[in-house]
Amino acid sequence: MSTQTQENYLKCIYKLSTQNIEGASTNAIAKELQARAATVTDMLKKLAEKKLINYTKYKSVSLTVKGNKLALEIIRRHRLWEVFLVNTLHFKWDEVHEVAEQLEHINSEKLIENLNNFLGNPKFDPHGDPIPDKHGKMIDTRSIPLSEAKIGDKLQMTGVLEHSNSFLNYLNEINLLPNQKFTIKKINPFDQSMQIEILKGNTQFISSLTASNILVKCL
Amino acid sequence: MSTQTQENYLKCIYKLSTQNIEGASTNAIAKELQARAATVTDMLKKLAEKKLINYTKYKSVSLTVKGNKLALEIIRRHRLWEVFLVNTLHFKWDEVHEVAEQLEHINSEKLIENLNNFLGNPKFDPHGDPIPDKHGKMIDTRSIPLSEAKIGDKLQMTGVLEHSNSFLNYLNEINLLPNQKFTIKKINPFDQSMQIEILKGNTQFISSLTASNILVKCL
DNA sequence: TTAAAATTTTAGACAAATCTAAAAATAAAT
DNA sequence: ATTTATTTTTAGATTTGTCTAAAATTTTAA
Repeated sequence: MSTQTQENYLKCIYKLSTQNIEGASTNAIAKELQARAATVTDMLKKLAEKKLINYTKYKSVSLTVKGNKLALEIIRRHRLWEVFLVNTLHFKWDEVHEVAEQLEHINSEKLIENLNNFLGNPKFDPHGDPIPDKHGKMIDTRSIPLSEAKIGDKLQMTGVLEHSNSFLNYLNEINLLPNQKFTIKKINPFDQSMQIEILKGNTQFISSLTASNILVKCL
Repeated sequence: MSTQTQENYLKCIYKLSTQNIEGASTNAIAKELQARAATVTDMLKKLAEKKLINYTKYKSVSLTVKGNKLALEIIRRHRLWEVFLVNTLHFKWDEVHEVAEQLEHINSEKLIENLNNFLGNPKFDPHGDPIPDKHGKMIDTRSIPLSEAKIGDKLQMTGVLEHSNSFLNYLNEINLLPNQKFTIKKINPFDQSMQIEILKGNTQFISSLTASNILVKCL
């Protein structure tokens, strides 16, 4: 068995490993989890002892098969609970993260399987992130950041890269949510800001920073 | 803020205080939580420091107003989650306890209020125990153990005193569940065992130990 | 009412997760 | 290719929750 803290480390290493090809460094983990590097080193030794990560002194770490499976299980729980909170309990999508961070550590296979059935076996969470199935498999979304799309592209929003409250809230306000379809009307060549048309005649101004944190797929 | 462990101690002290008038003794708490008396003493000091219990060396402890409020909050969460597990996720009533023990520590007022609304503001959990409202108030059930009822009494089951899996499962098997109405046909004067009639012609034999763990109200 | 039994507390230890400060190893730069 | 900077690890402490063994207190009973 693993503690909540250890589960959070695994989730963190999983996340960093998908971003950088070179596994996760001690410092990167420390920054992400807001802990000291020394603390991370201590924990890495414990996780290595449990065969959950591959660890060599002074090198970046990676998840073992066992660790990867556990990380995906936590992510599955987290995303299913987010669906529950938004669909069933009517939370707004920017209110679910902290609660889901707690709920993801509840340990009961039956709970998660029954919750999954109740929710109708959903494939994506409210932020557009894919939900791993019970074997750890999930849909490959092949999304690109909006900032990489071109003028005239017909797009559909699939998710976000930035999960902060303020960002999600901002998207709420401008009505740009996952699954929303829109077209790029203009891109300002000076600062890469863009104008998008969500519905006929409803255009919206998007800064390049915002665009780089919105995921879309081409239609 | 209180830790999960501390919340479990409060719940335990609450439970023991409703059973014995004289508060909860160190040994009784130790037995209930399966810990050593020395461990309990250590924890009692910490809870007293937080003004959650009234503690004097070598005396039984009781909850302060603040501690009582917190205990009722945990009990509210626990029982609401039990309703959710049985009504929404189709758990059997003897499968919910361990999971609810974990869920009760999730800390989010919005979560509990929205869950309560979703469930339709239920007044009793699946075992017949009353659910405190957000101010800690709950319905007074005025139940008595079946063992204190008399021949000929028309009764309705309201709950149980013993929550072990094996006991709940046994009740399942003999089809004696909360809200079930029945009549006492016979009481054996030698061992206090009884025969009850659930439906016309459907009589059931109940040992005095079982009877003392079933709560009923007279109709 | 004093001796025996039971209960409760203290003292000292340990594992988990964290920290600071200092040392060691690696990476970067002149 | 050394020196400097950065990263990582070690060493030593702290807090929380737990334990055992022994001491202190209270309760029970002869």
